[in-house]
Amino acid sequence: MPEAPRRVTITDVARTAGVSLSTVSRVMNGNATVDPVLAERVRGVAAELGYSASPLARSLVLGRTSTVAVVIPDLANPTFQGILRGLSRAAAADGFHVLIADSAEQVDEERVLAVETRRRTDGVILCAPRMAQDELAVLLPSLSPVVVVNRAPQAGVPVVNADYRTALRGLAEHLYDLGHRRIVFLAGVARSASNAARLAAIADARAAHSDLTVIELPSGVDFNSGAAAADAVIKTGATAVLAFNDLVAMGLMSTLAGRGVRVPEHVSVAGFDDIPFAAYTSPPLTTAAVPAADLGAQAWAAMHALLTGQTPSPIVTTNPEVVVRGSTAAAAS
Amino acid sequence: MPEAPRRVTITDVARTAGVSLSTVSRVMNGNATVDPVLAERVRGVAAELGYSASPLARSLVLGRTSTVAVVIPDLANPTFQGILRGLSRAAAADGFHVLIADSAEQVDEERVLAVETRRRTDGVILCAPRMAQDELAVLLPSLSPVVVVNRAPQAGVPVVNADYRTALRGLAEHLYDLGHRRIVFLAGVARSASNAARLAAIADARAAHSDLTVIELPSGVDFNSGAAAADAVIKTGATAVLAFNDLVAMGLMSTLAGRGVRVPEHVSVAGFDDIPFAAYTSPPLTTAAVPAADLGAQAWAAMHALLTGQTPSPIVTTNPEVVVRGSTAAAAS
DNA sequence: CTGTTAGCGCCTTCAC
DNA sequence: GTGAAGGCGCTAACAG
Repeated sequence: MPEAPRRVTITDVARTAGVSLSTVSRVMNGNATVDPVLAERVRGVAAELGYSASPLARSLVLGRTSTVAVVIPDLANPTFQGILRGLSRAAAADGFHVLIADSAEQVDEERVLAVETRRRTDGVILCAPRMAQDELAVLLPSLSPVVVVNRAPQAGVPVVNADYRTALRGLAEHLYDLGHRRIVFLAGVARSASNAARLAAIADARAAHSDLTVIELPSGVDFNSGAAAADAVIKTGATAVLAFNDLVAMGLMSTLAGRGVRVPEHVSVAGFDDIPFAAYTSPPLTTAAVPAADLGAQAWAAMHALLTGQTPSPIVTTNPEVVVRGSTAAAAS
Repeated sequence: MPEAPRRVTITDVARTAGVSLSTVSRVMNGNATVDPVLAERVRGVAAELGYSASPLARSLVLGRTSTVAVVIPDLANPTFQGILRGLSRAAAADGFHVLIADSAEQVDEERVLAVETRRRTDGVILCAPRMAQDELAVLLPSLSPVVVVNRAPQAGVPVVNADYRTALRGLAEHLYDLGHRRIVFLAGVARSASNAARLAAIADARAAHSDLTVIELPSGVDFNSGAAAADAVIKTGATAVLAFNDLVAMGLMSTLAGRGVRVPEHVSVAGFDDIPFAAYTSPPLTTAAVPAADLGAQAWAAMHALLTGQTPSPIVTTNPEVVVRGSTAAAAS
């Protein structure tokens, strides 16, 4: 290992500038009134020595790290990637750093990660769609300040989410308007919050249209789940499919193509999320656009408010818009 | 703000256990030999009080944070997402945390971010494909320990990269074998390291086949760049295209479709990277598979070696494999 | 084996 | 306006 040249410390600056530590500290923080001449000299020495205060030491004494943690279930999921990106950039704009924790879909790991990363940061933004509500409720207080993403409102904790229920309802309506009366819903993970919202939307659609049949098929949240569901979908004889998300829709379309089933001629397919690639599938995917990066930015805004003693709105909900593309068309008569 | 219940400190544990700070410290770190009975008592009290040492204080005194920084140019780029994911999981497996810094393609920002995040971590993994080599050379020493991703070998700094040159050469060969003699290369960002490697591959191909014409067209690294290049591509009359990466290829194919140009019947298109969606375009994209997550894991391995006083190999190069899918076919005669 | 004493690098009352 | 001293929470010699 190359000899590490010991970091220049505040003591070095003080000594070579011929002043006390306190003075240097004051100058560096623009704090109290310091003699302008002296201040300038100190600044000069600091610059010359390439000094800047140790974030670690500052964090310890100030009790804040200028860092927040983001806990997400899967870095491979485009939606969480978007959230992370929006969050990261917004936080950076406010001079904050982001510690990232990927639970790799291990629900029980989420709790540990959240608690542990919280200790090295000033707060945590939690994306834990699969965690049970009661478990979440006991976890949150120990994480404060904390912001929750894509869950139902929580007592005393800001929530940033998208209205999956209304959006999926919109998608269902879109299919209904196209004449589809027999639709498959490819469900995601049973216990997840966003799946519950979607099921509510399905219920809404059924209630609104007595001539509409919606068949729920268990699936998942990724390509493979969609691909695996293809045969079951075909067997239902449905003319349209509401996939849990774009990934599932893409997997489904892929296998459908292999089976000689054409989209949208034989069956219409709608995704959800409008991930960056949804516009580039063939046919381009009809979906509901969840502004993931915006969600991330909003989550940061809430956290920033919490961190600066302000009161963020307890819940920020964005409304995903239905984006009609080529994968949905009028039902064959 | 709810009253924050002051964190329980080592002093609390020591007091209620009736021992000294050092003893508690020793027990918590499994350090020296402590009387088993005493140790058990301390552990009991610690558990009861929910104590765990402050990472901040430990970091300050130990001089290490168990955290590394990852600097990447764009969190929206699937390749960097893959690298980050692989890195993050590998680091987590070794008990390390990851601080993430997205320079949002601002090359001058990269230097600042790297230096700043380095100060709060034990080392940085740098993905800076666009940074000038001389600038990189002066930056790296101040970052040590540091690992560089996807750049040419650096003096004294471990590099983890993919062999773009050989892989692109393989793609070119694939097209040549299919009978293509007039090929367009859609170049990326001029000053980028990976673009230079690709140009070398193009030169190799030309040298190997005197009857091969490769036309370089300036493009970019994303969808839009590919889409924007479509007309220029058509104008060349080439029968095949080597896109800078999958994103460019997808953008190109999208616009080509709009122009009534069919892939691969009229023109073959090859991408690069094999991002998760490459297999799901229509037609599925022929490309070279860069194992991004593996690169990330390798980068972590190198960093981990550095951090534990070992000597990582100065350069780890992986060889992207050519993946032939539906977007390339025999040249029309 | 255990307690006491120094710091890690910095900020902040408190006196001058 | 400036310096001296205490402490953030913890670990690592150093004595006993």
